[in-house]
Amino acid sequence: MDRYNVRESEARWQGVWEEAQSFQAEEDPAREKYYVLEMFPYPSGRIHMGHVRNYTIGDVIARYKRARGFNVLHPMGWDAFGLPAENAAIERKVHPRDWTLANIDTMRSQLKSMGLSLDWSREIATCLPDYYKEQQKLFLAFLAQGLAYRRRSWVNWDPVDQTVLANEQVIDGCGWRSGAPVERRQLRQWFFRITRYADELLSAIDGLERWPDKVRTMQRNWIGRSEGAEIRFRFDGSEEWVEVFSTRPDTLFGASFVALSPQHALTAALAENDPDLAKFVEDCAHLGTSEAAIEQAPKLGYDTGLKVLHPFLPEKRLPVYVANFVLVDYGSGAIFGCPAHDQRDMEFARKYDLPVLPVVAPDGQEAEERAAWLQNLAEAAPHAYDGPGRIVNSHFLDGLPIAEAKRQAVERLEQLGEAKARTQFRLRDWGISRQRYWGCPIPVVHCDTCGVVPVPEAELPVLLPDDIDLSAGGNALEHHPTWKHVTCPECGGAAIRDCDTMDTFVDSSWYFARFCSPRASDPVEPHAADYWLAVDQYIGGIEHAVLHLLYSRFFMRAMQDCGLIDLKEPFASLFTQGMVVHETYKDETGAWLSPDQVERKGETVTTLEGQPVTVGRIEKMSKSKRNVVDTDHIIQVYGADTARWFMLSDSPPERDLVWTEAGIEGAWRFLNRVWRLTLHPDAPLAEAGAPMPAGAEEGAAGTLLRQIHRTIDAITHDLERFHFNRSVARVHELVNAITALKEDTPAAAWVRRSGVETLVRLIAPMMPHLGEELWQALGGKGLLCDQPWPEAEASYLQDESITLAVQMNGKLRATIQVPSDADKSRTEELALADETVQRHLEGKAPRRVIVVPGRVVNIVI
RNA sequence: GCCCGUGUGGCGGAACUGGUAGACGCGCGCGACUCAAAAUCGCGUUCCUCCGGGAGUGGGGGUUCGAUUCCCUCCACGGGCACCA
Repeated sequence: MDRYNVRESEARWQGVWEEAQSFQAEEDPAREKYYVLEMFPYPSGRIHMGHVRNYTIGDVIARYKRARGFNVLHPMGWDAFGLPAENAAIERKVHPRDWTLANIDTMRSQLKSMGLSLDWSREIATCLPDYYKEQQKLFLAFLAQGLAYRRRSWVNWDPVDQTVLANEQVIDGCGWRSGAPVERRQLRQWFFRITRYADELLSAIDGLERWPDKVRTMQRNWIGRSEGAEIRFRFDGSEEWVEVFSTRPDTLFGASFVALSPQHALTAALAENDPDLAKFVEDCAHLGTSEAAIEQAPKLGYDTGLKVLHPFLPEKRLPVYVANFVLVDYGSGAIFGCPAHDQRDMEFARKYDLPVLPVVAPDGQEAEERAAWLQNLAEAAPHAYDGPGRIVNSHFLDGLPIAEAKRQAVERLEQLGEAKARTQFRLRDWGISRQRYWGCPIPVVHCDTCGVVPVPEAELPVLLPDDIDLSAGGNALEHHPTWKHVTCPECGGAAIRDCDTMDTFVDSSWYFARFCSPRASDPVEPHAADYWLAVDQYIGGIEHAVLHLLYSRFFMRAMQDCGLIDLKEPFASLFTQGMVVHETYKDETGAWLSPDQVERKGETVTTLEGQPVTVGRIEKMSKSKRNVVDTDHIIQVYGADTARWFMLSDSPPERDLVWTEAGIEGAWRFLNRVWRLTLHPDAPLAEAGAPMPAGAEEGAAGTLLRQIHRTIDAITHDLERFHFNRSVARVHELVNAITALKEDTPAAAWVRRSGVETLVRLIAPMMPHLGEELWQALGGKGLLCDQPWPEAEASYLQDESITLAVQMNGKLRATIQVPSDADKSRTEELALADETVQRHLEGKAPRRVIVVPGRVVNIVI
């Protein structure tokens, strides 16, 4: 018997789709649109299994929605700027652009071999001037709106690589590439004013109903809104003061010190005349910023000798420290310390022997008990109390619950002119300057006379120079002999280009909008954006839960305020898929082995030479653990449809998927089974288009006919909810049922044909090549990818009789057949008539009978 | 420490708003076909059982006629955040 020739068939249908331009999207206001997008890849070199999973999921949705009649936009592009290209350039002595474009070529052909229903005519790459030119326009628009600005700020500085690092690039306090301890430095940097939208970005999360709760929670935490007050502490004998932010103004009477950040402006001023303080600040700058470093770092302080007045207690003086645990860029960079009710302040106070003054006590204590509790907290307890309770030792606040005390304390301070209520966010403005070559140039020049001058739009794009020496380290654009020297667009004098490039997260913050009009001579064309946006379904990894997804939400708002787009939320629905993971293997020496170096026979795993192998944990596929399965190899051997089918089977898409050889083999066997069932069935199929013969609705044929329609109904339901693994199970069931009907009657042949035709249409989004192959063989008209989704006929969705469970005291005792339209009393009658039920009743009457029609009967005895 | 998930056979997982737990697949076992193997097909496969049944969805408790599903509590694993005042 001949077999399905996967490679020949898949290549052929990919050619047919391309020839017919089947997936090119056209704006058509008469049709309802559907924009499906998977997070575009970084062109690292080759497609990996994570991509295969991501794009398979997206393609199922795209093809399904197409069949449902939507005008689908499903584009693809490349997130093509970034550090790896520079690293590769240094290691291999190639140009970052050449390396990147070669990778794109490789990966494009890999994606094409997957048979994805992509509109390749809209392909974009962020590293090409026609993309970054538009991004430079966006930057200038933001600049004009005050959404981009430059300021000195504290940054993570890698002293070896001589560049700023993003927080994500700092691992355990060290640069991720150089391994050198990161320093805190002040640099002049470009920022995007994301904090302008902090409140709006936070409150709009409530409206993102089709986003995973997890992502919504993470964004809420990241934005981190807290309400409190900015309070003035005046210096003793001076007109000066220091501003302090607190969310606990109710504990003001428990204050025993004020602490400034080592990077606070006042600290710097004091340090000028105090070498010891300067030394202390210097030491703090070298402390790690990693999680571990922070956890272990002791609280350190430096007593400035200065005193401030307590805002409520004129006679009280508080010492002013500089403390290493006070962050410069949160609140006002200074705090008041209330050791009794804040753990950090407690540690600090115990160390420097400062008073601990309890001002909150939990409810429900006896007087004596409370006195002892307060004394212990003041004198001995190592832990601060931050639980609920009532205010004590606090004059006019005494006896109030915390929330009320906060309100009254702020109110009183406001009357005194010593504070104002304030909402503080954790979210910071987005620093986008990178001292890197392979990124989008920032289109401004710096002129001694005119200051920062935007490059006129007519002169865009500011192109990256081709001739670049990356080997020197540091900022290559800075070191380029001529590139940065320009004349000022305003005064014509000598000026210097900004030599930083933009964070690559800028590139990915608006690419989905660019896909709507990828060749337009403006960033976006309003009619195209209005029609296609928002993205109806966005699909990608959870790792972008905050950064990329938050930046994109910011970008749409910023672009809207610049009059460039009419949209706030870019992604109406978000799906975050799990990773592809694989077993790990080690040989006797402890060296990692790749999957193709081991052989599995049942439970025993050996090397190909029969040497013992230790099977390790199942982990994310990574080069270092060598547990990577090559996508090209899989597609070569089994075909894209097999890989796609396996990706959709078993694991729900939001969970991790364990790649196994047995799993892909199983998918391969199933693919062939479907092919055989259609082209070489054991029992005959009716002719195409034959009318339904008598008897097709009765007996075994009728049962299959009803199952066919129930399957359509179930799979439709499942695909709408991303339950691909259940769809796969339903397809298996349908195939099993069609195979099982072996009767050689016209009725059976007709229903079998109906079953096979339906099967082919149902698998079309998941195994599109096999689908086309079988559709053609069955004599289907046109291309399967253009066929409408099958409709279940309501009249076939129900059997005449159903199997009902009969419980006695909640335990299953019997199942009975009842007509599907049986009412309660008829059902009860049938249940009580059952033999097993009668035996258990032992002649007695039931105490109660609960009948849930269509579900269950429970007899209580 | 705070927040959020997850926990079901040997394995991946299914079970709609509380209603037959284990669909479907993998693996395994037995059988058919074959000189043989592969491929394919059929049957079986939660555990215990005196074959009547009994137990069972991480542990314990609760609500209910009925709980994988709801509530409380504990345990384990995973993820996010974390000197954010």
